[in-house]
Amino acid sequence: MLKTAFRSHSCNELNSKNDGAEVKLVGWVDRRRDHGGLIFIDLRDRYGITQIVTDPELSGAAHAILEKVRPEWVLQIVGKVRARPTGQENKKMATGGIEILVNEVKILNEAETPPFEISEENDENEEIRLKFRYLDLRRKRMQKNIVLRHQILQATRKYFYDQGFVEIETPILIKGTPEGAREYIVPSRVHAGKFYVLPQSPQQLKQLSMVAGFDRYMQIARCFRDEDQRGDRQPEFTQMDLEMSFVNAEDVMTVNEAALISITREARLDAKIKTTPFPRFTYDEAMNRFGKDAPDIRYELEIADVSEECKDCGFGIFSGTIEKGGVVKVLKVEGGAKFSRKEIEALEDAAKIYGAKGLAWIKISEQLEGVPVSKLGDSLSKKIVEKCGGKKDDILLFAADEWETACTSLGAVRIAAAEKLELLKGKENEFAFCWVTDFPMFAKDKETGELASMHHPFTRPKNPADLDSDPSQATAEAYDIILNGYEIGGGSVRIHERDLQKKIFDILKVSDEDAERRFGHILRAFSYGAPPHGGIAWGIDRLAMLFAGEPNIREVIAFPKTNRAEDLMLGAPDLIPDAQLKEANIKSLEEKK
RNA sequence: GCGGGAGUAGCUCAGCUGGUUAGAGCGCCGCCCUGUCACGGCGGAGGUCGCGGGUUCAAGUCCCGUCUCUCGCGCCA
Repeated sequence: MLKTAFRSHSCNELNSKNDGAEVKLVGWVDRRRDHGGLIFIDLRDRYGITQIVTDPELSGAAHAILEKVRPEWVLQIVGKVRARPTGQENKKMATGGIEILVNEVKILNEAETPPFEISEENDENEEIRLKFRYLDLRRKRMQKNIVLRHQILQATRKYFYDQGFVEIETPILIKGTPEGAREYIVPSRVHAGKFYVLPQSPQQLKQLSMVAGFDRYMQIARCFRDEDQRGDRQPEFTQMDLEMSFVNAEDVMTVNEAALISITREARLDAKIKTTPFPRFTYDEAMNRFGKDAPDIRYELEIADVSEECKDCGFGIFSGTIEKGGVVKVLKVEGGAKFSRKEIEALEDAAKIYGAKGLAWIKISEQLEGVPVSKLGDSLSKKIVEKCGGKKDDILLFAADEWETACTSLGAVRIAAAEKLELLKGKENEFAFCWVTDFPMFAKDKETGELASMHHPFTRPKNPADLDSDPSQATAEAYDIILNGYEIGGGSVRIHERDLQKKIFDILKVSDEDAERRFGHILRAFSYGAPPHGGIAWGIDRLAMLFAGEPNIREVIAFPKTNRAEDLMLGAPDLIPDAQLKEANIKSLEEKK
């Protein structure tokens, strides 16, 4: 398969069975060891490394050329496979039993000294890796990651194709939908002053594909969001986007769970999937127990609620918070009594990032220690310890605040404590999936107090009657799929009835006119016999990151952007010539002045 | 928009409470070396200490501003 005019074999396939064979190899110089008399070259291609050797007496011309070559030069060599002398085999290499005695060398290209070593990773600054990404990608780690990503894509497509899903390519130049993520915009040349936007997700188009009767759609889709970056967020990213007709939430989850199990096993042969079927938590449960709507359940650490116990306690911080409608939550950390003051402060800092004002604690040693003990009194302290199942050597960490803040800050403490205690050590191949369901339909805007869709405005309420009583309490027929503490996907059953959709718009204070302008296409479509439908989308980048065991998604994206959404290799974004701006009906900076 | 970390040789870093000529490892260049595989030995080149300003007799080191990378918060229907 690999045989071309340039080569007979890859750099990873020759072994002692090929002893004596005449071969032609191509590759990059990975390392060169010049012994004066002998020169060894590690020739590298995508597949592996083969040692090349010259003997000046047997091939003087080739030897003279190899004296000149340097790392990253591209060579073609012709030579004979021979077993290495006894005792000189390299067991760490697939090809370590043999070497190629060179007859002929052709330099296919020379190379400048690269800005960093390819054969060795020194944890370079990201800036230089990104600027020379094509060199960074030559490295083993990156080659492995990119191929792994390819395998995930292939396994995903194959799985869904086999289940009768149709891949439909939806357009990239589409219409904007204000609300939600900020969109990248593209000026129209033909329509002066008008803009396309790039899809944040093919959401509406896949729903329209259901109206079109395709029944089972999937697409590996590129999506764009003009928002600030994170380690797990890039301005453009890849989704496995899926939609099905005539299904309920259970149907969508069933298909996806089976798919994820299958793909996990293909992507990671050593994968241990922690629990099947995947555990399910409601949003409230996930927040209350783990302090996060994307809980990492590879370790136990759980949060308890002691608001009831602390209602009329003598500790003002606790009772006062409860009076104001807040809660008192407590995280028990087994073996945490040994934490030093400094270590507890580090946990407190984690809590403060999420708005906690502080972190009270009770250590369980021979006696109970900590500020709350004296304030709460002996019997109440003991009662709380008992409620959390606290034993000797544990620590209880308290957050008293409004519900969400108390949950999320202890959620952060939970993660920090797990790291401190190295609870994930030895679990590198463990994959803990879970579903989180029953999200609220709406979230209150912190400033205006108005309701906004938590997921998106096409999400179906579990019980439509709730919309008439108290919409803020309505629960969505939505589900997120979580892996090792990351949201790797989310979806919902959609609204397919015009009237119900209108009701949602009313709650969101979207006027008829507005709805028509922004969503007219989809409302119209729904009036022509839209089937009940629902779907999901997975973040392929995050999935690949987790399967690769990488700390951020840039490591599994061939050409990623920086935190400031720049491509340092290409130099994008960039200025464009005024003439081009004019054509796009955009004023240049000069004109604007 | 906000908070944390980082920026010194091509790369990774050290450089203390400000003090003479800014160091190390790797890489690079030259010479030597026939069994290495992170080869080895000897020698050498290489610096706008991110950038701008300030304090000082004196700044890599202190102060102010700014840029870049990164982690996180806000944001991400």
